[in-house]
Amino acid sequence: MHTPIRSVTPASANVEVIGWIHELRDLGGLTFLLLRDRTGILQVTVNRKKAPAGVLAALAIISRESVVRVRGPVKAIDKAPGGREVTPEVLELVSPCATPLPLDVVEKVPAELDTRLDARFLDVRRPRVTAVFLIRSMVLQAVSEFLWERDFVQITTPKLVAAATEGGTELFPVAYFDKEAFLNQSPQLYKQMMMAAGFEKVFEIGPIFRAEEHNTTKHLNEATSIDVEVSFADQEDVMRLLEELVAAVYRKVGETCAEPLSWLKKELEVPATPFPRIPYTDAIEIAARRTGEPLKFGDDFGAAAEKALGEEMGTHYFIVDWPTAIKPYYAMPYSDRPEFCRAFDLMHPRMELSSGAQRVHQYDLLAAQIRSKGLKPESFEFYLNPFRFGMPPHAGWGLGAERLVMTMLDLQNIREAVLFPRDRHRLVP
RNA sequence: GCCCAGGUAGUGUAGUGGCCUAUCAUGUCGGCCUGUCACGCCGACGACUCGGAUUCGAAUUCCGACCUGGGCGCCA
Repeated sequence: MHTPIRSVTPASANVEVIGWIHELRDLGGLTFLLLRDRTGILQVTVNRKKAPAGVLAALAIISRESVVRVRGPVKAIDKAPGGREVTPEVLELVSPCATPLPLDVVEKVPAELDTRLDARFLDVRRPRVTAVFLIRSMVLQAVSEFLWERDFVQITTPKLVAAATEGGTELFPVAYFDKEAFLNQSPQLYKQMMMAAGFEKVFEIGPIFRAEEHNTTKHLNEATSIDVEVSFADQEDVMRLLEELVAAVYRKVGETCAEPLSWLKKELEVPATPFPRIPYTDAIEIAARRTGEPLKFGDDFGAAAEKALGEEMGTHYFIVDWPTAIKPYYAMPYSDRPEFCRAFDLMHPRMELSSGAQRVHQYDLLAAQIRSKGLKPESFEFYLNPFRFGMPPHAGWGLGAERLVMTMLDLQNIREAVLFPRDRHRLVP
């Protein structure tokens, strides 16, 4: 059984390690071989005069990024990386690596994102890229744990759906036997239906699809959405849940991902809660003042406005009390001022992370709001019908997993937070 | 979709009409080297996105196509 490289210490006696040849430094009588697995890098030192013939034979044929197996005693050596090195008694080429490499795994020369994505499997071998995905994995684990601890039920909802019902974005049409179908833009309608099913607290982590032809560093055509819906809750309840979740995820990553964070040279700061709440009307004023743009009530925030607000706030913050007119039909208007609704966006200084709301749970009001958006209630009766049979008041949000990781790690392009991003021009690999 | 900037060895780059038989680094291959850690040294290999045009001469100028990056819009 082989030992993860992280666990090889100067106190280890005899170890077997398997990994990729990260670097080879042949000094003549002495060869240093850096072996890498996903947990770290280990120096293997071959002394030409003392090494067994089998080791020398293997050394002659191995090249960078080949997979090799090494067995031998561990020595504490101050001069070696990590203070330890292995002197191999066995060195075996397990799987050879072709040359030339499509990109430089040791990052002596950089590679452009496009080159990296074309050879993603190799790109991800680089510790700084491995780190992003180890952390992403922990983010999703931390989200699940946080929600499970609070009695949430994890659900999975269809990604193939019958109609473009939610509005606001373009959908991908797909052939579904003899019917027209679409890839779902979000689990919104289904998670609301689960409120009628009596689950009270549900969450889903899953893919969402948007057919927008955007070309930016923060949009994807396939993204991962963390969706939550809670019965007997209002928008304030789920905002508290959301800010606590974000802080908990940062805390968990900070506690458990010290090594990947160090590869990224990233010091995580847990954002202070509660996050500031800023009403939409104030946000418009601030953005208008700081950008000089003539923003008015009913406008959405463009890139410049979003940036200006981020600079003003300097931390995570909520924009609350949005105009009903620019939020989806399922957002609950305030009864005493129906031009505003109980919707919020969670913002990071760089971009929007999440949007949510208390939902409309009254059938008649929901049907009316659907009509007022120019949609036909008849065309998605499957969603509306549950509202006639004891739908509890509820609230929820959707949080972009890639954006959460991207802002946490200061990634410049959202594609860095996805193994195989789907964007306007990329469908392969 | 709009605007801007680009496309040169496997990778990342230099180059602005002849001095390009194209720079540098990294890499690969060969040689030397017993403590490297971006090892060092010597030698070799390897590229101008495609199609037209201008010109005595084009990597370099012009037109078109394709591709990429960034910004904006749309969107979350």
